[in-house]
Amino acid sequence: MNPYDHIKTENYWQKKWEEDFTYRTDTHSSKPTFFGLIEFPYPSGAGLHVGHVRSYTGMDVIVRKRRMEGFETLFPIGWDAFGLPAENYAIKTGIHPSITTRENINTFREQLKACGFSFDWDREVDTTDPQYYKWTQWIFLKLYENGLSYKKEMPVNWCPKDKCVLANEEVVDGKCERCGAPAEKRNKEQWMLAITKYAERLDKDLDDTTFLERIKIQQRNWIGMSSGSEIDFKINNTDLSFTVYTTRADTLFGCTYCVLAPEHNLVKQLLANGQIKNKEEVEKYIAEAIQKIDMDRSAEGKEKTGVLLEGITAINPANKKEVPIFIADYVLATYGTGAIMAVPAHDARDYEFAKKYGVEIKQVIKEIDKVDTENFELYCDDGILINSESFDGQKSEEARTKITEAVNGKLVKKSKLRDWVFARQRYWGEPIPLVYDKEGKMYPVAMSELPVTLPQVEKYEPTDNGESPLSHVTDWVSVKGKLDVAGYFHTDETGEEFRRETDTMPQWAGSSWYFMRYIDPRNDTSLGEKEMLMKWLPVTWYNGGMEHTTLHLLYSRFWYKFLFDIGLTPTSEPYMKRTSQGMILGNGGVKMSKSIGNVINPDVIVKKFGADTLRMYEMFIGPFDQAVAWDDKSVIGIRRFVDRLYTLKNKVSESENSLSIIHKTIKKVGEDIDTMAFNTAISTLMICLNEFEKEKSVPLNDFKAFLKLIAPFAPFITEELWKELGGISSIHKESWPEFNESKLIDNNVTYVLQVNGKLRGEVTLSRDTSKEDVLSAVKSLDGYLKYVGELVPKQQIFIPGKLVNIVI
RNA sequence: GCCGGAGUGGCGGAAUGGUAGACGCGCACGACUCAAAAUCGUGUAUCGAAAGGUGUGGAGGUUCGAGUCCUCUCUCCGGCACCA
Repeated sequence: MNPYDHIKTENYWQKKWEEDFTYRTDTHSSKPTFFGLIEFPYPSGAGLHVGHVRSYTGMDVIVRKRRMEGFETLFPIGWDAFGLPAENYAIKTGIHPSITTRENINTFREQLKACGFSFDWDREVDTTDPQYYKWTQWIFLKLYENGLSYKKEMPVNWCPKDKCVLANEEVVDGKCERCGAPAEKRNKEQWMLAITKYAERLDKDLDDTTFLERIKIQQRNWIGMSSGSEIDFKINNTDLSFTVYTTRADTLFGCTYCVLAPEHNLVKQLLANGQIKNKEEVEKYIAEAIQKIDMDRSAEGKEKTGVLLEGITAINPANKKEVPIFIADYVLATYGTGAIMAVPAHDARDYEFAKKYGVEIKQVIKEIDKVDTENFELYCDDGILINSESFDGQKSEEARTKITEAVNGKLVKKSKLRDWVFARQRYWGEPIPLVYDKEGKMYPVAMSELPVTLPQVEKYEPTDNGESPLSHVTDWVSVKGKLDVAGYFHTDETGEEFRRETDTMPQWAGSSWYFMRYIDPRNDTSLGEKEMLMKWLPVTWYNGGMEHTTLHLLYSRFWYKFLFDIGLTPTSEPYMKRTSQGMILGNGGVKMSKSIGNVINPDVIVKKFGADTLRMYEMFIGPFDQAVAWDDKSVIGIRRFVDRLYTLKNKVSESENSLSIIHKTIKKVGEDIDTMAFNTAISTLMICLNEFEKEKSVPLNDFKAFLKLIAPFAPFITEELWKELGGISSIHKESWPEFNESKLIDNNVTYVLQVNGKLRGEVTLSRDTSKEDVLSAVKSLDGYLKYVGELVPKQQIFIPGKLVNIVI
């Protein structure tokens, strides 16, 4: 029998905390604030995953410590509940997604409560609740008003067999996930959000955050800011021209040809003009290029292809020489200007292409201090200009600006980011709050009309023409109303007939601002009371998965910056600090998956060992930010710790003589929690317990401090023991223990003797022993006599309190 | 190809340039037990009988002293990928 009954204890305290509102946040408190955030879960049918537990426990430990340190903490939870699985389930079974979602949420809520997270359950938000998505729609309309949302024809993934639009995640290896038919690209008018307008700020403002460095780097790579030049090239004997983007204007004299993306508008124009002699060949190439899906086009190691535009040439603005123009799909229409100046001598891609098509290769940069230019080598770095007329001898870096100016180019910044496709042809999402009149002209729905709620439908399948299932619901799509003077739509039975937008928003919408709603979750007149938003934002610390670094994190930073620009938030960055937990892999280090059957269900662990054990185990399993493998056998080690802790109460005495070990433990555990070094925090706690067990008795105050240190990790057992020791209020509302500096220092220290750096003995001496005395003590050690003997040391290294190294 | 991260016992992993392997798992032996489990105790990098060597992916280097710093290199994991 275990001495400690975790089931009884955990059930009791879970209920008790709920009744007492132990973790409720007072947003009006005058205490300093701490807003700890974790990524709210998608309530999938699979239930809570041990990965959730890892992330949430990490933040819970930090929040609990902050709470004990006197902060008013906001640690909320909610549900990111729109999304494909519920919709696909509805297609299969006809059960409304709201029903499945509600059931799943209930399961998740129970599981999370059983884990003992100190969430304020009164602040739950649910992205599918009309009272929530009312404000998602409101933000959308604000974006619309500010010209940041627009409609554009965009290629979408289309399954020709299922006849429906596929989300990117439904396209696996270029095929429809469900039926396996090859996905095609089709053009469709799509709602877009102009995130690219914020690209530079999204990059630059990372400087003001304390995100983990790897998160910043990954975001920066994704945003892909680069500084370069836009330079115009004239087409010989015409008035036409095109603009190229280059980061290497210093190599302009080495530009021996140009390339336009196959989709480039100028190509269409030239074809229409009849100026291109090999029209058929060019048209064929364009048709093929467009049909290829993204993946083919950018496949690794793929040989470059292209077609020369016969009959026209461009003029290199630097030296006025004629250069050929190609179209080639290695130039992307979506980046830069969709056209490049090719410098085969100094760009690997251009070099490969030029070799294949026999274009001139002209070196214009030489490596600094490298005299021999006889044997040409592809050389891409900065250097000194050659063959560049009056610019010869200049350094690459300076020449970039000077050459750009000389040819009337512009210095510009570009980003790899593309605007955000903000529409799905799906049912289970926030309706986009716009209407169209009979002419197809678009009007925003008035703010006062929000939310535009999802109607009940019969069928969830996307329609044959790729429209959302909402388009079936004619009595919803068709709506009567009037326009106000500002052009906003108001429903009105006596008004004219309008047609609602049937696209819905992507799942990223609700999660782009959810953390703000927690502050004032039931506010019906605004997305949050301004004073409270100003007080509680930005989020102090946000922990989540690395997989959200490039999408969710970027999207929510974008929305937040916009909301800052319209005066709703106090800062332009939503999260002061962002950290990431590593994945939990299955036994043996492979990814947990249903198909392998190695998924660990947290419920099973909670039942068998208790939530305290689960939480501590996940914190102990390895460094928080690294991937770790679950090990069934190791869980028992934590459970033993829990049992031994429970038994330790029998050793408590009234002694006033605080033990040194507790002070060391307080210091180390406190530091480790702050840096998320949870694994070493727990090993420190284990060491402390081992030390306590060696003692005849443990002073009550030491034991109490020990419980407080464990409380963030194991909230149940510590609460139970606290009560058994006579605690009246919750341990989780107690203050964090402090250590006594003087108790950290041991009176005796062990000096190590090294001879030539090798360990040859050790001696324990009083801390205040002088250098001379230490040296003489060391010289009487066997190791000294044996390895040094009568030899005269060349050098004696003395490190106070640590070691003596004798060099002979 | 580019950008990150990581290579340490049988395993997960510890180590401000100063005793490598803390802590935990596992294993071995012992105690308790009729017995087993649980629990408790002791031990546990490796070669060697011992003395003594050798050891943090590999090769060099700096240093009195390197898992830690520097140079080169190999392997694994994650992200991006024709971004001009």
